Amino acid sequence: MRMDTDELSATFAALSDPTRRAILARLAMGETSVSELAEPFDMSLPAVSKHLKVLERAGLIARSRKAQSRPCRIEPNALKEIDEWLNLYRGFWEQSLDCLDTYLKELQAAEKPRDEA
Amino acid sequence: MRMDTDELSATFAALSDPTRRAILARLAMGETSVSELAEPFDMSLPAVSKHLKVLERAGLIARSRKAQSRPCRIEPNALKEIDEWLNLYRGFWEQSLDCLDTYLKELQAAEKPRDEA
DNA sequence: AGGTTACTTAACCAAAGAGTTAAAATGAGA
DNA sequence: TCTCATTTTAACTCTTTGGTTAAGTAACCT
Repeated sequence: MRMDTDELSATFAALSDPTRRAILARLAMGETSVSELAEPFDMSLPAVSKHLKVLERAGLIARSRKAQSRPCRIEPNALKEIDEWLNLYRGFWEQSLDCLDTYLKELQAAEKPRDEA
Repeated sequence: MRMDTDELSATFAALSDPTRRAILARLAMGETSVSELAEPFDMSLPAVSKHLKVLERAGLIARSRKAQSRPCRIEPNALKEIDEWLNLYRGFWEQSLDCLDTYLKELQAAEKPRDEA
């Protein structure tokens, strides 16, 4: 009875697991193989393989082939979409509007130092 | 056998449901009651109540009391932590460094229009 | 071909998630 | 106090998820 999961939901769901976030963190340092990715974890290789499939279906990683190895790398688009989704809410924790606006204000302030009280 | 869910995992998990993201979107327009939040959805009130509990436990919303009503509002911290987590990966989709840097470059470009080919 | 390395798929299980209806709590008002 | 309005809790179902082990596939090596 569950809705066919949309893209954003799949991405958030993939990121909701600490093992998968750790895998992404490792991949941030560069492309690597499944067994290398699995090495730090206290779980079977098939378990890691499943995590990779989840990350792949969420668009967070991509895999190629190199001999027997299936090297994985980060695919930025999904993360970028999370970031863009967050734009709807930045106003709630950034006292002022956005980073460019803040910069513009700082710029104005810097241009008129005589206006300081 | 599942690990006791850490904060970030709970937040991502909460955001992985479209109903809950829709609730957040509604709350971005202002504090409101449970029944008002439930109104657009084709599901029972207890279902919405559960979603709100998930959002609350993830630190994404907070609730107060006003007569029988339990108005909800967005709690920015959890979203902010997602944004900070994303900082680890921004380099992957921002060709240049960060927004301020980009602005500085545009600024330099604007200051030297004579350099255009 | 046969063996080895590197993964993936299949079959299974326990636990968590998202929904339901029915019943309980909580607060306001007659 | 009795009743209404608002929301939560309880009990139940069904599906999904995250792990397991065992078997299968794929590419390379001799």
